[in-house]
Amino acid sequence: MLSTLYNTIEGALREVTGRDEVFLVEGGAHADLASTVAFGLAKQERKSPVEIARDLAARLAKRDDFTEISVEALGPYLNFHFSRAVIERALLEATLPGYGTLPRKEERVVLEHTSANPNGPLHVGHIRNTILGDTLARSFRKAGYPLEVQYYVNDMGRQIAIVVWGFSTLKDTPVHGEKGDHHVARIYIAANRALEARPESVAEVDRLMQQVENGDQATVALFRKAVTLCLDGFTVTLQRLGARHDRFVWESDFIRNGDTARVLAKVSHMEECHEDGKLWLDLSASGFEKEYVLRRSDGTSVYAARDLAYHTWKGRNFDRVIDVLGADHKLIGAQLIATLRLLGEKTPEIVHFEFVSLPEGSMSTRAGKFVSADELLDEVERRAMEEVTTRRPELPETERRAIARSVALAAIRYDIVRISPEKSTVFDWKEALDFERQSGPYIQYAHARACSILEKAGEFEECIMLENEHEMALARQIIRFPMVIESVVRELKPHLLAAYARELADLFNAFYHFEPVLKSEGMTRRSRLTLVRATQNTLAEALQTLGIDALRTM
RNA sequence: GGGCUUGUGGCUUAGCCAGGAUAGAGCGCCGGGCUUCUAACCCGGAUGUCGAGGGUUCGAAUCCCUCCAGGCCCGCCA
Repeated sequence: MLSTLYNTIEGALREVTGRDEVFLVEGGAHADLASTVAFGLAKQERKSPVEIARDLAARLAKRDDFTEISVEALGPYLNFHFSRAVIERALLEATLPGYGTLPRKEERVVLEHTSANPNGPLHVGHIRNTILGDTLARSFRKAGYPLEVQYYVNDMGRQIAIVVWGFSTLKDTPVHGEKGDHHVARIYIAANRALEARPESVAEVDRLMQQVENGDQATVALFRKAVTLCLDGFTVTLQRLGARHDRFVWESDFIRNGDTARVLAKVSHMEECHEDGKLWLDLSASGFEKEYVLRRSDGTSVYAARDLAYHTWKGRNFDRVIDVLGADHKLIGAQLIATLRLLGEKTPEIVHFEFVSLPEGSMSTRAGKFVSADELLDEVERRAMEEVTTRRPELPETERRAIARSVALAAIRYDIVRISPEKSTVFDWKEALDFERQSGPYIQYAHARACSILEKAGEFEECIMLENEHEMALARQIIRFPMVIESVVRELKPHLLAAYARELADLFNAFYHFEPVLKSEGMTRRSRLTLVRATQNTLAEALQTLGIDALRTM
């Protein structure tokens, strides 16, 4: 609805100015939309931008399609305001379940995220991937796209070979109640230590890798067992994080089904291809000086080759391919894209996120230096439980526990998704345990307050009559929601949604403080209740898209 | 050494791609607000050479160049 108005204004500006680019942007405090096109025209027409803006405003105001839009020139700026009727109509839509869901699209999207190597538990770095990916996934579904979420299981890497070697050669005393992924990490760390002490054993690891690529039954079974043990642990963590994958795609499948061999055969006919024992591509024409090696001289494939097969498959089965990957994959990702382009295959859109480090330095699974997602969840839940118990001692323990779990997840997810991915961060317990402003629980709290009002109000007849600036500001924010969803999937920026939800909570809190709802009367009361319902519904939809529970009480 | 990327009040951060109206927030700090719809809240105040320098432009946090600092990458690992 609002995007229609945007198009109307943009079209009108283009007609009136004869320019393609009319600089139409959000007007902030000044207007609903604003344009700075007068500056550009000033030079061309040799008149002052103020004069031009005044002229344009006068011409635009006369148009038939501007019945619901008012336009004014403020200095050199053109400011557009939507009529109250437009805002009020949009607001009524916002009270309906599913608000913000965009029309169904045909384009099939595949989104890969997390895809951590199964050699130890997910840590606070991996879950940045999970949370960015899952929020994007929820946004795509909200935006009407048929979507499949995939986890790419690196089940034949050197790391896994080391785990398998560790399990078969080291003494393993089981720890009671230990999750599979933590067990695997313990073995992986010990195996690395053992290999450092006995470098001659490295050959045994190499042999395992060759055997698995050749399809040796016993070795394949050992790899599968180790990977499954770790993956089962991941599944539990991912579920706690509220993230769901539709499909786990195993890397080794692309060896077994012949896809890797096929793609290598195709690659070998490329003019960029060189074979001198190893098989590699010269991508210097695409700006990469390093050799892009796809097959070792012993005949085994490398990760890049299997990745090429995986992405070829994705490109042929989906219309849009999106990967969420760590910044360490930037180079290999760019090489992958360059190669797919040369092969004439569809290329993925890659969202890279920068690393999360610890105050004492970067994380390392191999060295055992990491904060696992499980410990983070446990600790934040423990703190949340303390908080809930202080605030709501009267609630039964099971209910407090459930609220604490939701609050903890909200704190963790929001803390991560609010930061744009290109920023490298340092993990900080104090921030992770903060439930105050600019946090997930803060937004949940605004929602719970709205629910509380609505519950006390009982039945009422909806109507909208916006009377003051608090109401208007809140209403304007509510009706932006569908456009925010659209921006998130267009720009692949989930933090836009995080910022939106927080601003909505801010505006609701101000409204809540200054404008009594239940104590007002008549039309004012009904209108404010309608506004509360629209806010509650929009917050609930936004929170759900962020993967955060919209608690009715807390 | 080369490539990519980040640098915004004491701390964390939005805005940068598509230059424009007083650079938005939060934490912390100072002051105020709970017999009133959940104070995980609200209101007011102090704090900014937007890393440094140059350039383009009527106009630069935003575009270009140089430099400085942090992160990541540069393997027949994944």
